[in-house]
Amino acid sequence: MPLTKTIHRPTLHEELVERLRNLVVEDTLKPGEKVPEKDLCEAFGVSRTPLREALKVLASEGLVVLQANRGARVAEVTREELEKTFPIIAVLEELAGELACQNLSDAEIEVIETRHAAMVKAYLAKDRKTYFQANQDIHNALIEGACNDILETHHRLLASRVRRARFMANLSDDRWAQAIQEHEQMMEKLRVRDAAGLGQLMKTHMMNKYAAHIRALEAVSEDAAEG
Amino acid sequence: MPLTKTIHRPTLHEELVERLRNLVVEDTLKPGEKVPEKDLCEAFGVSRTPLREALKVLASEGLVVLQANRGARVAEVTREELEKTFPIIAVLEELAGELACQNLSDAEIEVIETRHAAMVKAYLAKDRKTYFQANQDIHNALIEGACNDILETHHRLLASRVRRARFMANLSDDRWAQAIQEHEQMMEKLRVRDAAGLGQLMKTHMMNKYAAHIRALEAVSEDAAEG
DNA sequence: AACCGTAATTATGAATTCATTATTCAGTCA
DNA sequence: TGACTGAATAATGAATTCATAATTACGGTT
Repeated sequence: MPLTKTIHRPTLHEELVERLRNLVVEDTLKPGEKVPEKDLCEAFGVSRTPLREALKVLASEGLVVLQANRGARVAEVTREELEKTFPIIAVLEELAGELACQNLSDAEIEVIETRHAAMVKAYLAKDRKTYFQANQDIHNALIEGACNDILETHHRLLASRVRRARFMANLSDDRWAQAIQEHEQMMEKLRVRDAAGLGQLMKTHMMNKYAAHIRALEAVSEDAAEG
Repeated sequence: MPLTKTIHRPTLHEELVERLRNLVVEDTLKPGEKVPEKDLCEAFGVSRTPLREALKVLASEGLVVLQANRGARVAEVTREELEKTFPIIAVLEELAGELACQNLSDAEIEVIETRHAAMVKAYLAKDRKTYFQANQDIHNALIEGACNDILETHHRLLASRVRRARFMANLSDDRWAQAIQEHEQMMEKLRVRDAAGLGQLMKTHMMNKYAAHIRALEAVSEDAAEG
């Protein structure tokens, strides 16, 4: 058994992929915005070569769009894209739920149980920030619990594209209550390690989240039409 | 409706991503092999810059592995990776089947029907090459029929990593017969547009393919142990 | 003033160059 | 003989340079 993890010295382009990805996902670089190589090079203190390498990777992940001779733009998050992405995330979560049921240790389930309690508490206190964090932690734990790094990678790629729509912000009270209830059911399945059951719930949980988002979007566009 | 598709002038690095990907998937560049920048640059007649950009993209797709200051190697196809990848492909195909049932036109189903007939004919004639091609065409048609380019992209990424194991070569007679039967059932579901049914079948079809592959692998390793 | 065409400027794609890190290999010593 | 050292070589990571395409700015025309 190795005493030390093999040290990993990140290259510039790796570092830049990470940083730029964050800028896009955190919405610092807004959808549709141009990604000016020159400015970013100055900001990061690197030359264009590694930055451009990073942009190519981000483009292959779908976070930016490259146009020949016209540089890079931050990819837009279209409704069409959400429509296409959510069902995929849903089936990946379904699979993750099934695998997590099989792979998680009792101790790990206990940890999730704790987080779940924290999330419910945050819900009752209407503390959105804490709720979101706990929610995220639980989902991450389940995905990681699947012990499938490839699944994790693809889930992350899709989730990061969707997260940019940041609809978490307009979570209705109804949907919030429903989400909590769904999480309760998920925990029940997890406790008895009902793999298929948990998978099914996670899938519908994701699709319900999607449906709620669409409703919110439509409410917004109606408001716009009225106003 | 646009009369012309927006013309797409490929940049060098895009072209190279494509070419290199083919070299890896087609097994011209063997797993574990070093990817010598210099030689490839000469072979393609380009400088290192676009080639290196392409390698970064391929690395993010998981086809090559980059080691800082030590260049790129073609990623190995481990059994563990197959174990992790097949279930993901399976659920993606399940989803694709469901969507395809909803989206394919009658005419498009008719085309698949024709290909299916060609595939059966090739099976009866034990013509593996034609069979593989027809099989591939059918699966592609169903994936494309889902009308979900993101699903398509992720499916392609995963499939290209798996295809390198090229287990199609050691298709047993039993498995071949079973596969044909499964395809028959899939066509039945498709004809009546039973979305859930087709999805389910495509999922199990993929997992059966995986199981057969594992059996083949184990037979090989047993032979090795005996010999 | 609005429109068009052309020149100047800028930004981009790709090649080249430079610095640093691995690798190879000859030579030394146990 | 064989393991170790260190110089020579080769390969890589990143900066720079160069050529070209896109954008902007300007001037003339109506």
